[in-house]
Amino acid sequence: MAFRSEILIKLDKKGRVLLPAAFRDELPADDRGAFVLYHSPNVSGVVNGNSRMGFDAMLERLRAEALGPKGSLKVALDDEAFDPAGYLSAGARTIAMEPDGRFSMPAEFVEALDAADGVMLVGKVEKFQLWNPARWQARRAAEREKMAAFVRNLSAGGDA
Amino acid sequence: MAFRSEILIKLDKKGRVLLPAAFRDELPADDRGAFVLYHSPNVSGVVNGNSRMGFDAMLERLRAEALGPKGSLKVALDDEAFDPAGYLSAGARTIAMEPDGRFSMPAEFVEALDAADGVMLVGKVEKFQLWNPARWQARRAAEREKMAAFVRNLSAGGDA
DNA sequence: GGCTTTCCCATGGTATCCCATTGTATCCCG
DNA sequence: CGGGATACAATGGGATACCATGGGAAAGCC
Repeated sequence: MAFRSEILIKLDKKGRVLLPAAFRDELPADDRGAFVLYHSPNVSGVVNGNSRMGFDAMLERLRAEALGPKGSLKVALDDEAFDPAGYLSAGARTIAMEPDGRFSMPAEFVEALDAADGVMLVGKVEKFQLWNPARWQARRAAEREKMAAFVRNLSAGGDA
Repeated sequence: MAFRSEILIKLDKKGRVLLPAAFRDELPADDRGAFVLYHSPNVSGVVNGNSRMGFDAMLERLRAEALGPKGSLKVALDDEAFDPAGYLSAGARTIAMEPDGRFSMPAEFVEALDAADGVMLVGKVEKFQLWNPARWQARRAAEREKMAAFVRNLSAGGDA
């Protein structure tokens, strides 16, 4: 399971978006009918996506790291303490797909993306992202610079 | 079973509230007609909700972890000792829904929330919360800061 | 008898189902 | 290896079902 490639998909006037076949194929075989969309925790205008399984696994690791082994009872009771898994959950929605792979995008995500008639789907290994196409172009250009610098650094400190 | 998303629901002049379909779908298949509401143990103005199954499971863990293996007998007999599960139960009510998913919200919870004409339902993974919409906005803004800080910390202390 | 609670029906909006179209990739066959 | 035949991916659109909500009427409850 590894999401790859960037694909531009239409957002039709009914608010529907197609999850490309390349991404559908990465969903668990026993749960192909639905997945999860959630707001990025620290970048506005970006929506993340994952299988239900992948999202739930992330929440679990998150709680383990944030609270330790005895955290589960505390989290169930303590409504005052900050719970990062609960925060992500509140910004997440389970999305059911039609048999042909399309889903209707909730208005909150359309607004967050400021998407007019298209959405850029970007594979990020264990999750994927939805971007406003124009914003993604800018981001990708910036990342190309960083990647080049990263590779330069590698060769400097490489397995000398 | 994992409650997600935040949904604003009307509180009509008859005191009725709709449990959204997204939340109804997370209730156990064999117990879709009712659920539990209970006051937050440590944040006033917040009401928690869960399936009967989920609430009971929490009480059980609470007694097991807070009182040890002999806890249940002690709790049954000792009316002097403090019993957190008993405390939560006293502040809880089983709520029956109409077939269309609506229920009439008990006055005690309406007062606790200070809800006028709307209630914010927030998914918190294994339970959900009811908030006064305005108070939830404030809380969410505060949590966004904490989440960003949490993510920053992760990258700093990465799994070295 | 007033008051609240439950049941039922009505409605607007959205999402879902189903069918159709186009283009591309794959396959088969000689 | 060409040339069509076939399958599937991506998109459009009409019809239908369901969600969220309002409100009337019946059924309790002091």
